[in-house]
Amino acid sequence: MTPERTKATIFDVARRAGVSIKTVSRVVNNEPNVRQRTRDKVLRSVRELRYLPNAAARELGGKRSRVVGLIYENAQEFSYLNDLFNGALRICEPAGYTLLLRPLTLPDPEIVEHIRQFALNARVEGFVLPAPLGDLPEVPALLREMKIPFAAITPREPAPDEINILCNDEAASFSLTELLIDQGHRAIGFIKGHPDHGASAKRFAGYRQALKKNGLPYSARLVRQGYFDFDSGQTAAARLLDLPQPPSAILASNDDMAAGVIFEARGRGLNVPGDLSIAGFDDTRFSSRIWPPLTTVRQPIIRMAETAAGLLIDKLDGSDTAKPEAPFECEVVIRESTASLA
Amino acid sequence: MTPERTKATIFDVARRAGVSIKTVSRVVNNEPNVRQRTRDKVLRSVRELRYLPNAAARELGGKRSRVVGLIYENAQEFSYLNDLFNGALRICEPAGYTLLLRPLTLPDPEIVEHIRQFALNARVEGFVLPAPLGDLPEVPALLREMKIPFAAITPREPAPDEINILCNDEAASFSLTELLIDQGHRAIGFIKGHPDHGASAKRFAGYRQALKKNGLPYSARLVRQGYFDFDSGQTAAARLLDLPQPPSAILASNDDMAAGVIFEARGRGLNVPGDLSIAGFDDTRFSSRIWPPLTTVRQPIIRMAETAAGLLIDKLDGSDTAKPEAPFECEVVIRESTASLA
DNA sequence: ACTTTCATTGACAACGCTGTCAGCTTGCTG
DNA sequence: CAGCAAGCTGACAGCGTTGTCAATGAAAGT
Repeated sequence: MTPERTKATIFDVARRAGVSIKTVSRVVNNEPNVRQRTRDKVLRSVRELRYLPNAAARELGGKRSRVVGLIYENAQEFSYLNDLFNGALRICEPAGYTLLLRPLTLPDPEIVEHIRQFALNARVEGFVLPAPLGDLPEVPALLREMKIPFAAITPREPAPDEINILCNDEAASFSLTELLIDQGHRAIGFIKGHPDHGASAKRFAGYRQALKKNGLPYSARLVRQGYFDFDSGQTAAARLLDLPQPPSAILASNDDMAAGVIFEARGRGLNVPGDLSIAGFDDTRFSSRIWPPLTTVRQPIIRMAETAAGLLIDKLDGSDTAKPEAPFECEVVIRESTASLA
Repeated sequence: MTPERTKATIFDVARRAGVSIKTVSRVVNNEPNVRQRTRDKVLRSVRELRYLPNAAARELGGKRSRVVGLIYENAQEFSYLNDLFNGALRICEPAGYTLLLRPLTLPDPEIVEHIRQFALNARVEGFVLPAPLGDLPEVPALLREMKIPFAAITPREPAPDEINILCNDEAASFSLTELLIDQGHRAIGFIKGHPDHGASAKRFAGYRQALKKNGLPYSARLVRQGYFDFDSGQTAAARLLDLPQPPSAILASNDDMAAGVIFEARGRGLNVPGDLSIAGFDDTRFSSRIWPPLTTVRQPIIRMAETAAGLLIDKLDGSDTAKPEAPFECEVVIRESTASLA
């Protein structure tokens, strides 16, 4: 096993296997029309020389960069991002694709220009587009204009031929609300998510449906606008708790805001869940580690990201199997922040 | 402003400016020996044509990939990672470098092989090496062997000519301990960090020094081993609180563990900080959002990452200014999880 | 004025792949 | 057994840069 001084090129492999470089190229790229015996010969010398195709030459010759971009909102919950990245990476790496991350800070009036620059500079062939970027109309529009395929992970209405991954937010919200109703709660506060996120509307819709189905009146006073961040959750909770008849349970549209609700409740000396039940969405890293641990909804983000990346790469590789994906199932995780009404 | 159908190449720029492609190359790469007038002419046609050098051709011709790798431990605290990435990116992007992330799951017996593969596949020219990867002896050893420069962010003893960024963990730990002593605490528990992290020893040393300087006895019973994760913090806290004479304050070597301590204290019905003061390290995203908000130490991670990436790129670009960096200053952040002993 | 020197510029060959297209083998058909 | 299609293989021209080295021009020294 002599360590090679200089890296082997396609020529070295070809010489050693006694074939032309073109045949080596065919084998390496899994192209058809190579006899099995020839293929084996080539693969053997590839292994023996530890041949690794030069990506730059590949791109220059073949016009394919094999770069997948993942753009995301910088304020995004980190554990969500981490799952997203790890899921996508798990697919991209073995497939020979490079996964490039690019944070964006919202709101950004020049977002289109920023994405365009990134796509051009990094020669991105396809994008994974998590919420809320997939929810902004201008981002999908830009990518369509640039003819860059993308896989959106967000509850939107995809154009035909576009990849879209989503989970049943609405059903999960419905279940969570019913859980609280079953526990005897009648006045259930709701903190909406950021209006620019598609999930916000879905989660709110699930809440309303559950009330309706269980014959509970909907009261706008019990609903506050939040923005998915801790502070807005805390503020909304303060308003709800200041009500003459405050709710006995609060459902926040994500865990960051739910943490804000807990914070506010504690600050007022309220006992959670004794005096106030609290539930959130997302099951972030800290949801089980704050006190009390949070009842919430877990999305299979890793699998969603894997699916998104997989379908995207299929498209880039031309193996077009454009079957629409069914929504992923969310899971309600019941912890100590919710309890039956005494 | 006509949108170009095909992207402009160096030939187009050269033709328009009336010079050779080599001259364009010189200007674009900021090489010397180009007359100012010529330079201006070229730059103008670069702008007019929106010329963007083709990275693949550049790499193929020039042997430089301009890729910086950032490898990290996957279990790492996300806000730390996020700061790291954003800091490094803020330097790499304007400098024309691509920043590539690669998570590693520790412990990993094949870590060396994984890093080698990544470096080869992605043609990484230099690495940013945050803790704890920089603390493992085999990782710097591998990069030296592969002759890939790196900038470590960790409290280690760097070889001459190597870049190393650190902050004064020891002094910060000293201050934090003194804070508790000043508040009247005499029995101060300490939860050590993961033994493979260089910072762990530093933080412990600061604790001991503060005790010594203030004439307090050191008691091994008050010190427990932790591993930087929530669970080990909780377990260690349980042990400390089971002591016949439990501490009135616990200092955890990071915030994840401190959160575990709070969790355990709450589970026992203890009042924080009334019955037990708790402090941590790192000031993660959630440190100010749990109840009570955590007294902790904030590292200027973004600036550390910027510095690391900057020095690394200087080295890669050959502008060698190998001045050793002074340690960065940490900042003690006092919140409600610590209070004077009643 | 005549070298000498150095700054400036350009011509052209790499770099290591993929795409195109032509040529050679097969195997099959009639 | 010719004739033809399909399967297989190779020669060679790009792809868009940078590196090398030679040519040119301008400034300085004698």
